[in-house]
Amino acid sequence: MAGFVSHFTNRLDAKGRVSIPAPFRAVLARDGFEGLYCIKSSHCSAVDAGGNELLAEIEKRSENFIKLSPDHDALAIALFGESENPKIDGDGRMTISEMIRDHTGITDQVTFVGLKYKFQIWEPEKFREYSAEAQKRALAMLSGQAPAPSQGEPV
Amino acid sequence: MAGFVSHFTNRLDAKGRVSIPAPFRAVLARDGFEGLYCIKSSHCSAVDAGGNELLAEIEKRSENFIKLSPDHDALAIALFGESENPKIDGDGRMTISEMIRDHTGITDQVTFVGLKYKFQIWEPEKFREYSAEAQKRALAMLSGQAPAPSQGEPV
DNA sequence: TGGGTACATATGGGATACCATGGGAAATCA
DNA sequence: TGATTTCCCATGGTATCCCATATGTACCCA
Repeated sequence: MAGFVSHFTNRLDAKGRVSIPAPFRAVLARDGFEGLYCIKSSHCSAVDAGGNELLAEIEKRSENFIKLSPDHDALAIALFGESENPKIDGDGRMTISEMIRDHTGITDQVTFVGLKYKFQIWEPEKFREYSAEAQKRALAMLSGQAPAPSQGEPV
Repeated sequence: MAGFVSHFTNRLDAKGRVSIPAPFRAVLARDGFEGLYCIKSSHCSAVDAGGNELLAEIEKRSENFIKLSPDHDALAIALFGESENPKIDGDGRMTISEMIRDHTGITDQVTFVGLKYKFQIWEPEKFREYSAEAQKRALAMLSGQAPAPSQGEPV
């Protein structure tokens, strides 16, 4: 019901593992997905993660294209070929893969950010910067002024 | 449940064998297909591979043509005559055939790419190039802009 | 209200299982 | 019978499982 909310920062151990925040684990458990579904965010240096709800959202995008067509293949490679399915161990931890490390710049700490139907995996400092920027944009939008695009697409 | 997701690169041994990634093997086992179904991709230098789910998708496409018609025969030759059924040995390996080598340019390494209902077999460097391109096309397609065909026609 | 106990979570580390890979030997084919 | 394929086993590295500990928090009882 609640979805992923709030954010948490945890330490990466020597084996490259990190605890997924307990509240997020609870959401995942209710969602019923085996493990975790992870895909690079196309517009910021974070990785989107979630379960069936996120997967359904992603699958919806490719439904309009005919399978075996060049368009569908390209889309499927971008969506599924470039994503990962990390397992979650008995203690609620996941391992941060090469792909995630490369795309996020994570070294020894990980910030988990809830976005309701999914959550994001960030390098803590990069998240702080992005978050500050997002605040400004949100304020500008709410005050009715013209948005300040600055970077990519909206979240 | 998950289908073929993510991508993996494995080494080809002296006998021309390569390990099929364990997660893909698990999907194939669930699918129940004996061995592997392989067919050249019509629009890129990769080979499509999978089990019953892929086969069903291909058959669906040929249903649009009347059996015994020249069109159907031509299609049947293209789809089934040009395909192969490599076995999977006890250790989860397949041998890369002459056909696959020719069509993909594979020499000593193989990249397996999950596309949900099937996976593709690529020469690693070619995959990197194609994937970067696919990423751009996907963004264009999903943002509702005109797609960038760049290459060929649909199957 | 204060003290203490039980539980949950994050984290560390040893042991084990899995997996990709290499290579020998038997079997198959032409 | 020579070449190729299939089966089987060995090995090293990695990921997974399992248990231990610390820190905190909620709860309970006097």
